[in-house]
Formats: sequence, structure tokens, C-alpha cells
Amino acid sequence: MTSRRATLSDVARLAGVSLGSASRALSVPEQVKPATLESVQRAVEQLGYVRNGAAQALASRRTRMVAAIYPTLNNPVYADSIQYLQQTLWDHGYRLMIASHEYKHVRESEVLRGIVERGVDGLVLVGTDHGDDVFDLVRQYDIPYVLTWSLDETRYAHCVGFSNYDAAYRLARRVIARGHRHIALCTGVADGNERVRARAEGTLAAMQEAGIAFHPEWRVEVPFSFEGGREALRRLWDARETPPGVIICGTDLQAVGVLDACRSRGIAVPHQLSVTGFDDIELGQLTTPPLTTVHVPAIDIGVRAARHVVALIEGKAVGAELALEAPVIERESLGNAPQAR
Amino acid sequence: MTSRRATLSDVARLAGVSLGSASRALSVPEQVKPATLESVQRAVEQLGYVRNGAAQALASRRTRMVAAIYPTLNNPVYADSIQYLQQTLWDHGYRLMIASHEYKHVRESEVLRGIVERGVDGLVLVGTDHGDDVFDLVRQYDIPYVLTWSLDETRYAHCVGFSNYDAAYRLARRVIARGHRHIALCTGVADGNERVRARAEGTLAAMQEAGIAFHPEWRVEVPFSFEGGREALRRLWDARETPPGVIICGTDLQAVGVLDACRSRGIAVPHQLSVTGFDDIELGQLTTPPLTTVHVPAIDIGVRAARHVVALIEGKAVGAELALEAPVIERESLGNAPQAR
DNA sequence: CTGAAAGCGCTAACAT
DNA sequence: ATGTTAGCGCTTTCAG
Repeated sequence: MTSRRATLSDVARLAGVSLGSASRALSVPEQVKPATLESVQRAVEQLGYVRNGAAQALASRRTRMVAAIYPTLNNPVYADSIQYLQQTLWDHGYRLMIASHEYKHVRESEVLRGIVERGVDGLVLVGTDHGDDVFDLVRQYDIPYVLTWSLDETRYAHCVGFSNYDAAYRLARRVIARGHRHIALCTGVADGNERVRARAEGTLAAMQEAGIAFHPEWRVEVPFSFEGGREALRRLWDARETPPGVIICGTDLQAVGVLDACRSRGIAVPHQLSVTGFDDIELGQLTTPPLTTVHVPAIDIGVRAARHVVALIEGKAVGAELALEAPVIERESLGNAPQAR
Repeated sequence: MTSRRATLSDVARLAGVSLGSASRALSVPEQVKPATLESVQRAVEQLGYVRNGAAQALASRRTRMVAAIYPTLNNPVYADSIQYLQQTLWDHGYRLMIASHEYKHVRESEVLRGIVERGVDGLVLVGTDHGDDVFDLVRQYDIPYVLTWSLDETRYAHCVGFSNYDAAYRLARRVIARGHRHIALCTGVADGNERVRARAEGTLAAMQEAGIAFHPEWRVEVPFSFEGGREALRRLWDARETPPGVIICGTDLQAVGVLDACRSRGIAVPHQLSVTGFDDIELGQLTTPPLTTVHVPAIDIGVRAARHVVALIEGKAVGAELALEAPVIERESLGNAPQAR
């Protein structure tokens, strides 16, 4: 009963036109006579015709698909970005193929290989730090790509992002202005992740500028999750005779974990300990106390990256770099430094 | 310099075998002589050959892609599910094409049409309530699909989900057992969303069973977001002379919004007002107080739905329905009913 | 086990 | 503006 899926030539025959005209009626309707267009449309409707994407892709060498590889899909800051990336791509006639690499370097190139094999017209990646094999592959197959979340110092690539270094620097200045000198850092795996590195460097730069010494043991590397944040607090607070006055976290997820751990062990934030994050996920407004953080324009990155990659695919001129704002958002989790101990 | 992308016949020529053998060496290696296999592999490597997915799809009529349409991609409970759906599909050799409909009925069929056009081997949808055009299209094109999050009473379709009705009923019983009789409902748009309907019905059934009257004005319909929850509290609390003793929310996002609004206006939870959610997003454990909710097995749904749709695609036998558990998780946001007023 | 050859359904010259 | 036709790169009979 599932009669063979109708093809374009079925449509052409029914409409009484040639295959070529039928094809044109669907893809460049302004190039056919209204009468032709109409009869084709009628035939399409009558047959319930749906284009065969594989055939179209094979013949035209364009798949109308864009792939995006994110570290994870369920970090809220990425989820927001993906949501808008997808919508914007769709509005431009592109579908989104999505994948994640779980912060694993090798996984990213495997995943990319699978994607290239399937065929995509463009690619969106998070960050600028990728394996050589990643860049080799996209260059070999000449796939337009845009890097997001960071700006690329080398200016080789198209980027839609912001300066993580600068944002972290500005945040640290605000922290220091509150009198803090006992500053701890909660970061994550830095390998293959220039955002982590840039944020830490920006923080350290502000400290150095203020003449504040940094003790390496006041830097912990934990997963980018609530649990990671809890672990960070355990390691930074419990095991020290001089506790830090503030913990600067690389991501909001970690910062919220730190806040949660503070609550469960009765540490008063910000009186005993200040906490800052980075990302500005919505949840950071709902914690007790609300979280001081850096606003990462995740939604904007999604929208702009989509437009940018589409422009590249369609050969439109675009600047190589789109630098967005990432303002510091000061809320109650950052307070004045506890009195000198 | 970007020399033409190598094709299979380039590989075959270099390996000194026929096109057919080269193809077989890649897709059914056990059907070729080891020597043949090896020389093909060498040629592949030497040329940096990558399969052309469009050609493969056209010839084999399989795209090795699965599409999923979710209401939104950034609700944490969906984001978790997507993350695991994607990973599991990938492990089975399928890519994920993702889209969202923003709870808009018509959008879902548009989106599906675009997906079918691009070609996918299988489909994952959230919920059982979809437009006729949705079902028509997947049946016409004979695309295996699995419905998630709910169980389908009609048993027509393949489902991976749980009984929303039953879970809501069990939760409501727990609420009632705490002495609550002034019960308000915070729901969302029910059109095209059987989850919302089932949850509300399950709640009302428990109330009715306990002989508790329900006042229609104690049911508000707000967006599935923090802000929706805040709005619900405004409408249910401020405008009433007899405030409710508990607000049962259809989703955790709303419940967290309610909690936030309670905090900002000094309503003590659970002493003055109890609040419950539904989803068990991780953040529900971090609120003050932690949220009573229903655990929705989002991750499991992702994994199982992926396996299920792959099984359907590959013609393996599978039961039509996979019913998962959705236990009530009682935390401090649910307390005893305030003393009779 | 391998080679030859016929498409898969569409696009994009090219010619009219 | 429309018809004709040659592929796009691969899979899959079918012989051998």
C-alpha cells in the first residue's frame, strides 16, 4: 500500500512539463512562467511529493545542513545557545545536526569525521582550540566554519565570541575592589579549552596588577558541574588553615555548586566567603544569595553564529570576527572581604 | 590546491580493485578477501578518502540520520534527554538532526516536513499528541518513529515513557496526606500536550477521591519557565482572600519560579505555602527549600528512545511500549498544611 | 569472492 | 522560459 514515494519526474509528468521545469519550479520559482509554476504546485500537492534530500545533495553538492559540535548539550549556557542556533538556521533554510564531545579532544575529531562523511555545508564549533586534525579536515573538505565563544587571536578563522580574558580581568578587578586578597580559583580541565585558560589568566593578571600573590594550591581543577563546585569548596575550605575570602569560579555551574556546599555547611555567603561565577545562566539569579558573574551572550552567539555560517556558505561578505560584549553582573554573592584574619 | 575530493573509484583504482569491491570493503569487510580489504584500506588512507554521505544515502536509501523534535532544547529536562539521545545514537552509528517547535502545533508539522525532505531513517518525538498531518507524513513515508515522555493509550505507536497521570496522582496523594485541602494548580498550555493534561487529571483524580473540592479559579495556566512560575504565584496568592496551602506545578521550572517569588515576598515555604514540581531537574535539589517533585527519567528516555528507534530502523523486534518509572521525590518544599484558617 | 553495469532522484549545463 | 541530457558518487544486483 505504501506506493513508491513520488519523484520529481512523476510530478513533471502529471504537470505536463519537463523534469527540468519541475525542478526549477521548486527551487527558482521566479524563473518559470506562472502557469507552469501553478501546474507543478498542483501536481506536488496531488502526489504529496516531498523532495529527496539525498538526491538533491548529490546533484547540487549542498546538503542544506549545518553541524554544531558543543562540549555538552545540557549545560544551560550551551543549551540556550543551541536553541537559538537551531531556530536561526532553520529560518534560513538549514537544518542542524548536533553533536557533543564531552570535553574530550579525540572525541571531537571522531565526531567531526562522522559529520563530514554525512555531509554538511557548514560547521559551528565552540572555542578556538581544536586539534590539528580538526582544522585539517575542515580545510581539506573546504567546509565553512565559525568558531564561537572566544575570539581568535590568530585571525585565521571566523569567530563569534568575546574576550574571555578581558571579562575575567574585569570581574577580578571588581573582586579586588571589594578588598579581597585571599583569592581562590575554581577552574576545569584547560587542555583543549582556551576559555578556561583565558579566564584564569585574566584573573591572575588583575591580581598581579594589584600586587596580590597567588598560591598555586589555591587553584583547583574540577568538573564543570554542580558537583564539581561542591568538590572545589571541600578542597579549598576544609583543608586550609587560612580559608580564602572569595572563590572565583570558571563557570556558573561550579559557582552554584560552591554556594550549595556553603549552605550545607553553614558558611555565610558573602560574609564569610564571596563566590563568583561566569556564564550568567538564569539560575544564577535564583540562588541564595544571587550570583555575581559575567554575562555570556549565549543566545546572541547562537543567532549570530547561525547567520555568520550561512553567510559564509552562501558566499556573502562578512567580517572575520564578531566581538560581543560580556559585562560583569554584580549580585550579592560578592561582598566585601572578611576582616583581616 | 584543494584537489577534487577523492571518490570511491579513485580508491578502487589505486587499490587495483573494482568499484564494487571497494564499496564492499568499506561496508561489509567480512565479504572480501583480507588482501583486498587491506589494499583498499591503504588506498583510503593514502587519499584521505571520506565517504560521500549523499551518494550513499541516494543509492542505499538510508541516511543513517535520526531526527528529534523537542518542544524546546533549553529546558534542562529536555537538554539532558537530548544529550543522551545524541550520544547513544552516535554509538550506534547514527547522527542526530535536532529541531524544536516551541509548543506550537503548526510549527511541528512544518519542521517535520523539512526533516522528511532532508531524509532521516527514524524519528523521535516528545509526547503522543500530534497533529494528523504529523502522523500522515511519517506513515506516508514509512519512517519509524518513537514517541517519548508519555505512554500511548491507543497502543498504535512505539513509546518510551511513563504514565504522567499516575505519577501526578501519586504526588497528589502525598500532598493530601500532609493534610492539604486548599490546593492550587499551576499548569501550562494543554493544547497538543497530553502531558499537561494527564498531570492535571491525575492531580484532580486524587483530590476527588479524597473528597476535596477544586475551584477552577485555583488553576492558572502560565509558560513553562521560571517567569511563568512567578506569574503563577502572583495570580494565586496576591489576588485571593483565602490563599492556597500548596501549589502543585506541572513542571520544575515553574515550581522554582514559584519558590523564587515566595522568597522575594517573604512567604515561608513550606510553613505558609507548600510547592511541588515535576521533572526532577538537578536544580530542584539546590533551591531553598529543596523541591518535592516527580522524577522524570529524562536520561533513560534519551538512551532507550535511541536504542528503540535504531531497533525499529534495523528491523529488530521490539515491544511497542517501554514503561519507565517516575517516582515521587519528597523534599522540604512540601510540608504539612498550614493550620486551618 | 570479484567485476560490470544499472540505477538511486535530482541539478545544472546546454541547446532551443 | 523550457526541454534534454549528462552526470553527482555510491550500492547492489547479476554473472562469472
